[in-house]
Amino acid sequence: MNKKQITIDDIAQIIGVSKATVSYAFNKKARISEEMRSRIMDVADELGYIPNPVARILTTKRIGAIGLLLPQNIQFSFNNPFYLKLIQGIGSICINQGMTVSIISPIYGDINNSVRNCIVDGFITLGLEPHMKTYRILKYRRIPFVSIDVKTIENVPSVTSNDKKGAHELMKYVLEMGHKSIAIISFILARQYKEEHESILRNLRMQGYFSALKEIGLSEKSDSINTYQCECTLEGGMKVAEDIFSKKNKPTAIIAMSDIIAMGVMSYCKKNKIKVPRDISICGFDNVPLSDLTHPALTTVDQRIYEKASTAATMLMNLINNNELLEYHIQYKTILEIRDSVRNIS
Amino acid sequence: MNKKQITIDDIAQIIGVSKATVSYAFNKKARISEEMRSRIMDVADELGYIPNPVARILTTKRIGAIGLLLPQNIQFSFNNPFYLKLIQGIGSICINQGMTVSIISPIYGDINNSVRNCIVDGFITLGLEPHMKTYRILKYRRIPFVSIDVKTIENVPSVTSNDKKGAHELMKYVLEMGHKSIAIISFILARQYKEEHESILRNLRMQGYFSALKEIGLSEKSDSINTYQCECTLEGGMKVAEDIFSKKNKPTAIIAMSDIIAMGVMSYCKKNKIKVPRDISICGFDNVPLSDLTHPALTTVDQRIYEKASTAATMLMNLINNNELLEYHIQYKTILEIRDSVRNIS
DNA sequence: TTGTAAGCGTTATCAA
DNA sequence: TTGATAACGCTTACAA
Repeated sequence: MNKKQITIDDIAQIIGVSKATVSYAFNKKARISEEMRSRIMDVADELGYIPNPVARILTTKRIGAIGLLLPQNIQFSFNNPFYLKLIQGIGSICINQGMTVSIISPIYGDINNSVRNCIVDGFITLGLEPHMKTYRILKYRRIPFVSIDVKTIENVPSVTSNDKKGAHELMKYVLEMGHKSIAIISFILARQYKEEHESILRNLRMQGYFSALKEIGLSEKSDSINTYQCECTLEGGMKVAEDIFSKKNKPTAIIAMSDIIAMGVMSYCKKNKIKVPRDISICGFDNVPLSDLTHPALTTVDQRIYEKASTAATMLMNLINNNELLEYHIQYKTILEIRDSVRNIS
Repeated sequence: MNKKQITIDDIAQIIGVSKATVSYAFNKKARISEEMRSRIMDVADELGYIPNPVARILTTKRIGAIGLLLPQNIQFSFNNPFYLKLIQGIGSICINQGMTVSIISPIYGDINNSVRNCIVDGFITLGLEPHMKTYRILKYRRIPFVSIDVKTIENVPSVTSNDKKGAHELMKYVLEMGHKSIAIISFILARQYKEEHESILRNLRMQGYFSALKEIGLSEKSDSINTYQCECTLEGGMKVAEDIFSKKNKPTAIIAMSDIIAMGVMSYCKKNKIKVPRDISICGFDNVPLSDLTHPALTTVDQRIYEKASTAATMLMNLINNNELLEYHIQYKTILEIRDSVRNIS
């Protein structure tokens, strides 16, 4: 590497034309005679010349990449197969739009620098909330972004799920299966943003769980209902499971706010010969890839990850191309995905 | 969007200083008086000024991103939890180096344009082989890259696994468990590169399987040994399973060249009430995340995905920073991961 | 401590 | 069909 870079000037000089001509040879093929074009291309090929993409972007303003803004660092986030589906959804649109995707994550523990410096035409944000500093920086960048999971009052397009209803339906189902003693596991918030804040997503799901409890006269304060928290990873789920099973009053059902946590709990059960759903019922949220391969298959709430992501990507592409958006806020329905991990004990 | 961009000139003009001063305020804090600095920052903050990263890069030459060059498009690749671990490994290094990661995948069905235009300091390539056109373009970009899974004779640093040995050991184990009638499933090659070519990786694993067969006097041509191919996805595995089980002479063991395929086969078995490993033994390759959560837990070959990725990222960072590389070719050992999906029938 | 001005490598505009 | 040349917005010697 670091042989000196070959520039458009080199090519122009060698052939004895202006660099404009070389530039046109690479771009608008029309203007140039076929003979000139092939002469230029031959020389370029021989010298291994590729137009410097940074310089090109400086004038064209078109980059060809969109940024996926993660709420946590890569190492943490990519524990969760959630992101497989999400990125697939984004990718399905990008591939036909000449776009690649960049993963924008905190560096040196700070996301703001990443957002300031990354080279993208637009962002898809995940769980980013308006009061965060990152949000303001995003605005300053004056490039479009679409929010997943957070609908704001402002004019930021968003794609969300009906999390509250999804959580409500799941809890209702668990209650109907006769469970009265329940552990709810919510996830710990992203700390990467160096700000304390409430998570809208978490709150919505909690509200859903609670409203279903209320319907049958229970509440989160009932003795038989206990809430736990853990990191949103497999290991987080395993750890919190240990905690739950060490208590005297064991629940009959565990509701995890995320599949990966539920899978962690199941993994703990497997290791400790706790039979699911015979000894304990477990369910999750998200319907991440492979969540149906657990044994037993995990009952969960499908939140249309792929569709949300591809819709967000489509909206973003429209913004980047200065098209009108037909809708600014799209909400997907959640779907209760009943599989085999909850037992009827009524 | 598309309010006119605020530039360094605007800030300079408003305060009545040169743009150099503004630039220094944002970068080398030393030179500037604290008072001036805060004045500049205040104005910048008020106007929402962020230095244009593209312009900045044009002079600094430092981007802050590395590209992960996928062999297939995103939608296809991200079926495989393999990439979760891989990207985690890369991310673990990037986070401490001020780097984000870009996923470089084919757009409009062509990877070469992506490689030509993406804004990265270096690449990590996956299964990219020297005879591919993409390889040449990569060279032309004159930025460093590190190859995962393909060791070349040339001076491209590489991180590989001992795939041949890993495959050999796995097959040996399966044979020792008494299996003589075996289906081997290999994966179909990436077509995104628009070139037909042999896959070094696939060949190595095949050679490993075959050499173990040979040791007990069998070969790929034996009647009891059948090879299949499918796409390297869960669905691919499900489909090929249907094929395998529709044959008259069913194998007692299925060896998939990739965990995700094996998981697909298991999924098919589950749906069709075929008990693993009672009715059929199954094993995979890779040891991808969640491959131990299947029922029964999948026997496979661990190929140190995370370590390979982080090692490749470390090497790449050294190249980007013009440091000497201590080693140019690193090969990781594979580890036979015996779990519960292969039954002893001897 | 601050200003001047020369790059950086393209593309785009206007002439020719 | 081609050429000059001005952007593009920043960083960084070198001067002051």
